Amino acid sequence: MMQTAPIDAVMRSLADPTRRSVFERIVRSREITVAELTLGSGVTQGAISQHLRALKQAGLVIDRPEGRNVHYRARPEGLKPLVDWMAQYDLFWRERFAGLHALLEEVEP
Amino acid sequence: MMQTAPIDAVMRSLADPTRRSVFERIVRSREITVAELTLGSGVTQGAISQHLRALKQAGLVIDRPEGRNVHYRARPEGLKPLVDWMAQYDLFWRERFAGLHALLEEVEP
DNA sequence: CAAACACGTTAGTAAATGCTAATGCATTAG
DNA sequence: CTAATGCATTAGCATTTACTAACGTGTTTG
Repeated sequence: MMQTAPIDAVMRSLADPTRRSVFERIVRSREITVAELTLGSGVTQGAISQHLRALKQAGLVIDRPEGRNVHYRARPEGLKPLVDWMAQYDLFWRERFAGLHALLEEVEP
Repeated sequence: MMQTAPIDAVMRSLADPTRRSVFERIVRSREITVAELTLGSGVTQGAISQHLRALKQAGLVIDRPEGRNVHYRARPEGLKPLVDWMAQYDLFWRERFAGLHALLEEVEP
């Protein structure tokens, strides 16, 4: 059943729509509290805390406790496993179709 | 619970280690049959077929029936939702840390 | 001090997921 | 034709998952 690699935690974390939405909101806000994240979401605060734990464990976010609030912010290096994974297959496709490579090029023409 | 977007199917498909391994083997082989995929995996042929259905539905692979065999090959455009998703956040991070952008640059110095 | 607040944690539940074993359906081999 | 092969599909099962409701802990307010 394969061992648990970093790419595993990242993929699994971002696979759930609700959790991915939480991550996206954290990225867009420079910093955001749990209460603020709960407001926009359709779920309870407890659920948000659980998603945050998963994201934190995957290395995608970090928290900064301040008084009785906890501010979360994104951790860009957290996406490195995903970038590396895609880059690995970029190699294969570049040789064959220049497919993914072309897609990556679109990011910055 | 958010509507089902293309990024959803892609992320969900690649989240499972076994299924991601199947996808990786399809990419590395230009074409590969279900029987060949079954051999390397630790699961039954039925399980492989189920994973292939998920990958196909996500647009990540296509099949080419030939006699009583079915050859699978990767579909590079299938990863576009993932590339787009990352590019979207590349924008934010480039402004703030130049983090993900730097990572993407590593792909082709 | 007590009450309110922000957040994490837990038990319990319904639903989704990945798997096996078995079956069915074409296609090829003998 | 009959047997065997390659693959998809299905039912059933065990596990995981995302959620709510409730509670616990630490911090601020009055």
